[in-house]
Amino acid sequence: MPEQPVPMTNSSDTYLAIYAVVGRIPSGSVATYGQVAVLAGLPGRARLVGYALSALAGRAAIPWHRVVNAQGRVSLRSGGSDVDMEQRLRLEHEGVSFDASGRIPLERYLWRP
DNA sequence: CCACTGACGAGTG
DNA sequence: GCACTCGCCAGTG
Repeated sequence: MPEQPVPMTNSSDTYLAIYAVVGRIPSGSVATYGQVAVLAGLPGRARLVGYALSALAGRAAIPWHRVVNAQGRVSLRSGGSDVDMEQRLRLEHEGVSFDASGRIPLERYLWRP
């Protein structure tokens, strides 16, 4: 059957591509927004990755907590949300450690597909 | 249509 | 390491 109903029609193909990449990040590793953008075929659109993840609001079965910024830090959301703390706890629970500056040594934990 | 905002990144000083 | 600028693009009013 050449045609199939698209699940989650409320998301664009761009978002689906981003979610697909994030879903491949293995436990114990992290990826940067820019890296996810490139792997999703959207070089230079790192901002869209963050935008797409914010749309999830941590409700979907996607390891959103494994995505950090290029500095290896957990990006703070607006509104003083406490979700950033949950993200750090989840990562530490997976074996990802932070240094004294609250950063993750990317040379050690960055996902290399 | 325009202005502004937002889980970002790379470059510059 | 820090502050600032520009580029990117979807969503909102």
